[in-house]
Parts: sequence; C-alpha cells; structure tokens
Amino acid sequence: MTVSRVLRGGAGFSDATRARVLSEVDRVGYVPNRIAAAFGRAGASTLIGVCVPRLTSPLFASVLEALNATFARLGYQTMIGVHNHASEEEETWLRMAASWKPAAFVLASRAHSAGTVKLLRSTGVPVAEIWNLTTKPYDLAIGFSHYDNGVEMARLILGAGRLRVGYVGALGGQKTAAGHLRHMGFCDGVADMGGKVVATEIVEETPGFYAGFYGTETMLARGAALDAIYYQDDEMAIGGLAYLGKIGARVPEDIGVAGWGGMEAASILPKRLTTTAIPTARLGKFAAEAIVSRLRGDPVDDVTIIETRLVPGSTI
Amino acid sequence: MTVSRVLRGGAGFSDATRARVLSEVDRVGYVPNRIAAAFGRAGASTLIGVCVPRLTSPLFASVLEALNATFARLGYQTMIGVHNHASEEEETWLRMAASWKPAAFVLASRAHSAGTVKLLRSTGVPVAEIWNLTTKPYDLAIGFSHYDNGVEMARLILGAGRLRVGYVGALGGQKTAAGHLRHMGFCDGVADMGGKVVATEIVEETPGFYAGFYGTETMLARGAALDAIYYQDDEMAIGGLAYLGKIGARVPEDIGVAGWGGMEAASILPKRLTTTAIPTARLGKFAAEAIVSRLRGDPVDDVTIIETRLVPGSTI
DNA sequence: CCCTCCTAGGTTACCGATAACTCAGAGAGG
DNA sequence: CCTCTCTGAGTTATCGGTAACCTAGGAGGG
Repeated sequence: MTVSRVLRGGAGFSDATRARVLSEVDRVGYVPNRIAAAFGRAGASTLIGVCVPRLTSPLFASVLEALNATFARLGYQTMIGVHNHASEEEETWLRMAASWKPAAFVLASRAHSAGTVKLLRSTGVPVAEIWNLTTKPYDLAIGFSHYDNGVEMARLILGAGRLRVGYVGALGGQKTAAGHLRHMGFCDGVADMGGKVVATEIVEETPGFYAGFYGTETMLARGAALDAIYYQDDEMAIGGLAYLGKIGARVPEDIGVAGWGGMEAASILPKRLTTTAIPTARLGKFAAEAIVSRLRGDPVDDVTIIETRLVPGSTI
Repeated sequence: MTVSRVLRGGAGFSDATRARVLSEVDRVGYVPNRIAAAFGRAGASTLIGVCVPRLTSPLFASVLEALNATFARLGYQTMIGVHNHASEEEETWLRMAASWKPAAFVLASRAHSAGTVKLLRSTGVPVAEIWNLTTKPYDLAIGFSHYDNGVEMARLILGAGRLRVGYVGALGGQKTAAGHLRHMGFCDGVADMGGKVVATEIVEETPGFYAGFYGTETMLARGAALDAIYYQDDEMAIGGLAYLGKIGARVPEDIGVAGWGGMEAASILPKRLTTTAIPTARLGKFAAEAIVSRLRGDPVDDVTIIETRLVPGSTI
C-alpha cells in the first residue's frame, strides 16, 4: 500500500519512506501492472479506444497522431480500431474494445449503428465524436460541418462567376463518409447561388490521386462544358489537375479546380490550390484534452466547433 | 467455469449446456472482461504493442493498417506508440506499454536503446522488429535492407550512364532513420560503379513534398552539374520534379530523378517515377501473422526478407 | 455386483493494485 | 498523567476469468 501511495503521489507517508520506496523501485526495476490497476477499479483504466475510418488517409493519420501524442502526454494509452466507413465494422470493433474496459472512446464516423449506441450506453464511459459535427451528439462532439464546407466552397466558386460546375468524388466502398455531406452541401450551395451542377462523377476507387485523375477523365469524356470542378479532397484535385494538364486545359483560365483538406501534397503545385484547410492536429489535440477533462470531472463544452478555413488559392 | 469453457471453445460440457450458456449470454448481453482474463494469466493477453516512427508517413500508415487489420482478424488488439525516430521516446513508450503486459511487441525502428533491450528481455514476450533488417535481430525480424535499396538504385542510375549524381534527403529531426541507410548504400553503390556523388542536400524539414522541392532548389543553387538526383522518398522526388519543372529542366533528358517507396502520389505524374516499390501491406500482414504464429507456438523463421522491387520507370 | 474409468460440471485459489479499514505511536492539550 | 487527535503505515477484501483440482453419477468390463 505504501508503494502504491508513493507512486501515485498520494499522502500518508513520510519523506524518508518515500525516498526508500523510490530507491527500491529503481533497484528492482518495479513496473506497476496497469492491467491489475484497471481490473481492481474500473475507473482506474488509462486506456482510450479510438476508432477511425482509415489509417492511410493523410487527414485521419494526422488527427490520430495528435490524439495519440496528447493522450500519451496526459498518461493515457491508445487502442486503435479501423472501421472502413462501415458502421458494422465500428460496432464489431467497439464490442471487442469494450471488453478492455477503456476509460473513454473517441469515434470518427458519420453515424453509428443502433447496437453501437446501445453498447456505448451500457459502458457509461465518456465518448468523443470527432470529425463531423452531428446534430445530436452522444456525449462530446468535436469537429465541423462538412455540409457547410461544401456550401462555402460552392459560394466561392459561384461567386467567381463559374456557374456550370462539376463534382468528382470517390466512394471508397461507402457513401456514408463525410465526403458525401460535402457533396450535398456543395449541390445545395450551387443551387442557392443560381448555378448548376452539370456533371457528377463518383468513382468506386479509394479516394486518392489516381481516383481524381481517373474520375476527371471519365467525367470530361461525357462531354459536359464546365467552369469548375470541386473534388472530394485535395489528393483527388491534384490528380484532376494532372489530367487537366495532360489534355492541355489551362487552370484557372479554362477551368477552375477546388479541393478539400489543405493537404501537404498540394504544396508542390505551381499554383496554390483552392481548398478548405482543416486543422487536423488541433482537432486531435483538442479532442484528447476534452476527453481527459471530462474524465477528471472538469467542465467541458458538449459541442466544440473546430474552425476550418477556406483557402481562395489561385485555381479558381 | 462452464460459461468460460463454452465461450473459449474448450471441452467438458454437453451440447444442451452449451446452447443454454449461449442463449443466456445473448439474453443478458454478457461481454467477457478481457482485463480480468489478461490479469488472471499473463499469457492470456490479446494486446499487442506496436511502435512506429510516425503515423503520418504514408508507408508506415500502410504497414500499421495491415498490422492492425491482421491482428484484429486473429483476435488481437493493437496499442500504438509513436517514437519520432528517437530511441528515448521508444523506450519511454515501451516502459508504459510493458505495464499493460501485452502478448507481444512490434517495433519499427532502426536501433533500440540499451534500456529498451533490457526491458524487452525482462518482459520475455515475442518481439517483431520490422522495416529495416538488423544484422542481429532480437527475436523476429521482418523487413528488407535499406542499405541494399540504396546500392541497387545507385547501380540502376549509374548503369544508365549517369555518373554525376546528387542526393536529397530530410532529417525530420533524426538521422537514425532508415533513409540514412539508403543514403549510405547509395553513396557506396555510386563509388563502386565509378561515379561520384557531386552534391548532397539533407534538409532539416520533415520528409515530404515541400522538403523535396526546397532541397532541390537549395542543392541546385550551389551550382553543381548533375546527371541525376536520388531522393529519400517518392514524395520528396515529386517535390523535386515540381521544382525541376518550374526551372524548365527536362526529365529525364536534362536530369534523372529517382525516389523510393512506390507511393501512390507518384501515380499522377506524367512519367512513371523511377523508384523502389515497398510492399508495405504485405510486410504488415506477414509481421502480424509471424507474431501470432510465435504466440501459438508454431514454428516461425527468425528473419524474413520482404522483397522490394526496383521500378525502372521513365525518369532515369 | 463391484470396481474402474470417463464425463459433465462445480469449487477453490490466484493474479496485483487499491479502497476502506485498522492500528501503533507521537504529540498536544487539559 | 491521562485522553484525544493526528500521522504514518499495515491489513483485508475485492475486482472477473480461469488453471487446477474435485465430485457425482453413469457406463462398461470382469
């Protein structure tokens, strides 16, 4: 008990005892068993379950890196899950993760299955929903509105006098992803501004450079005359720019291009890409800090909007 | 005990009892407590500690995704750590992770501190060292030789008659990373082939598109005449190509370019990038399966070479 | 009919940290 | 000098799963 008290920084021991404990701990190389600690009292777990759609998306990787770094700094460990934009996979992972009795969950997904919500409720631990702001958060929500991002980009493009626009997205297996929300916001925004979404191409591929290249090729092959193309993300926009360059279309003179995400890949383009910058590291750090605050009983806002930034660039 | 036996698929119960247990488990929504299981017997843990240099590098993200997916499929959970190419950070993480008594560790780093090795030894669990093949693996090693990758690319470039070459890398904070090994292999390979590394530029930035762009600019500003440039990775090579395009240098006529990694970003280039393709998903899957085999007591090779593939491309 | 073996299922003890309780001794106050 | 309080430190019980052990009863063989 004295060792436990000393190591956890409590009270009830003298300075001499404290020193003796620390030296002995050092001598024998004692490492507290966190499994036992988490087992004894459920609230003592320092494990956090984090479930994201993919690890290979630059933006999610960045969010995860910030989450993990912040949790580690605050003394928590991250257990990861990947749900591939499928709510059943999220539920499967959650069932598994719940059996580890983590202190909290961080979920990045647009919607949860009924089973997921029931499971979360039965665990009773704090939950942070990140990435897309849901209308009715389960517990904590940290993110922004993808729909609004789409609307804002529509305003920027249409405001520049480009009325006949196209959209290129990628399913990557699922249409439940946040990109779909941006697409809907974009369409509504275009309609509001008196423009028209002349062409839409949603390829089956995983979002990425190639999907953007290929999607642009397919869409333009159908022969629509376009003033601008909005892409699901920057990587796709860069792929699209590569195709446009190949066919000799001048950007932004002949056609405008806009992406989303503010990804580093765009930094090498000769022109600055018109996009929406997402402060992924800030989002991850904030979400981790919010969860820890909640665990410590400190007051936390239920909903936190992470401000995204429309980057006008020079491709529109 | 009967419930435990049924759920873990053992013997010692009748079919009728089994059915009754399963229906009752379903009725009350019983979820086994893995913390308790891992606590009761140390060997029963299904937690795997995985430590990688970064989460935001496309290649490591891909390896991690494959590791995590394979472990999940085989009933294991992944606890992640990030060491930023610093062996002290790896040791700090390992000390923390060891207190969770994981079943095994997967480490992606070029070298471990003495404290790390001592800690690993004291835990006694299987360890897979991935990414770079060490000369003397601690337990299991799965990867390839970055040094040889550098030598091979030197042979390809010099074999194409390009004798005056440059190298552009990025420290990203640490020179202990595998990129440093490729650099050394490249230099040795160039010397063997009778060429000369005329210019070397190692920028302080994190490896990426911008580091490649900026590194190329800096290196060329020093005025060396070059036949080809070898980049630390494909993203840097793409950044370099962007700079070369900006100054009007033709590739490969005026100067050759080679990258490393076989990254998806290169798929949009008008020419196919000369590079070395790394089967990251295969590496991650294989490493996870090897660790699980070892945990199950099945025979496993201590050292597994994952074959990388030199992609001649058309930029040399 | 008895002995042995087998099977289905139950009982006990254990893992390590820690909440809650107990206790010894020192010091203070009357 | 006695009691009361406070402090440092020890003791007990607990969390849930499971290895190891135990037991009742049935089957089968001699």
